[in-house]
Amino acid sequence: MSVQERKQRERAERERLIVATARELAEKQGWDAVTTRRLAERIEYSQPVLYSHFRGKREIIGAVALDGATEMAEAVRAATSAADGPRARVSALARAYLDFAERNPAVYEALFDLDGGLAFAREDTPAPLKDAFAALLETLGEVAGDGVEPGLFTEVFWAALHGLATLTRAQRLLPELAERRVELLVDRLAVV
Amino acid sequence: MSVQERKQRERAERERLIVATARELAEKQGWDAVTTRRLAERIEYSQPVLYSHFRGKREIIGAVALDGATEMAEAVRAATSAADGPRARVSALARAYLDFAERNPAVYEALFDLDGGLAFAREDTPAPLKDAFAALLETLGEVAGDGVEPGLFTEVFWAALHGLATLTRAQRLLPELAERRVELLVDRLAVV
DNA sequence: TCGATTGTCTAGCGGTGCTAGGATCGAGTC
DNA sequence: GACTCGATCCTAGCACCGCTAGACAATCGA
Repeated sequence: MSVQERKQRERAERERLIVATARELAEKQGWDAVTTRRLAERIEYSQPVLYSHFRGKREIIGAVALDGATEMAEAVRAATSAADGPRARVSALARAYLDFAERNPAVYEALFDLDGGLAFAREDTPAPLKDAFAALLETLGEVAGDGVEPGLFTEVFWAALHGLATLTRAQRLLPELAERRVELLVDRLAVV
Repeated sequence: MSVQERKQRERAERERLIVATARELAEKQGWDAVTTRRLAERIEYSQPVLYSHFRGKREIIGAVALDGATEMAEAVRAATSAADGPRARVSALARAYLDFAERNPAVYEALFDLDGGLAFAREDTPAPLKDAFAALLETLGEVAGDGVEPGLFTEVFWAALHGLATLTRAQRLLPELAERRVELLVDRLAVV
């Protein structure tokens, strides 16, 4: 059985390589540059090998997105746990979220703009996505205000962050106002 | 000169036809279905004719986006002018915005998700885009609150709406909370 | 050692955005 | 009214895309 185990290990390793390479290529040259041919060349295998790991390009994007969701949840939790008081935590959350989106544009794109074939807000939502939302909920739930459901408040706050992230990336907002936008958002939305 | 004028008129008419057909096709079957071949077939001309009007597919998407911006500005102004008082106007604006995004998903996509080669938040921003932002500013400026610049407040409110619009379209939010999300957003952000 | 299974590759299909170059047509001139 | 010539449009084709069938080689179990 040892031989089979080794092969399985190698296969899993190659799958990680595919996802990591796709992500790297996307961050460096944009998702348009991530073609199955180029990806195959980078991992030094032929094109059809990709299809023995994933059903298609969509699924590869989805895999990058799931990795990203896990990382984003970690980043948010790390930032909020280092802050004192609800106000500081919300502020840290907002900055961590926007910072992640800005530092990993291709991953953020995979998560929200591209079709990675992922389910959301449903029963069959993948665990990393649920957990990323949970990470937001943990901090935002405590500043929802009286009579407002934590889930509802989190959706609205998250939508606002998402809007800022995407419009910023698309250069549709004035760069010099970035910091004040975050402050205004936190001040108005959060009840502390 | 009359012949030349007629030709110019016909050419402008054909250009409108291209944009209208692209939009219609995108709304019915999604932007993926809008290929230069299919578009050419629909307007009953050969493919290269498209390139005598636009530099490429990107520019066609951009043209659809500009049309959409004009319509959205109209929709927002119509909704706000029919409402009494600042609170009602902001609420009407939010609903009109989200309604437009939901009713014209392909146009909204062309405006904000796809690359239509348009400039934003800069000097060379096309007039319809500036005007659409101005339409938001007219109503939102009066509820920015003391010491908050209207432009800054409008950017934040707009980002929140944009986030709601895109996350809703991507089915990432709970549908049954839609109405309460808008109410919460307006209540918290606007100073009335 | 041999057959079967697994793994990988080459080659190719139908599609994409885009363009070069030739045919056609019609306006302006003699 | 015939002719020239420029504008207009189309056919054909390029390089690339995602994806897959089928040939081939390596490895496994008997």
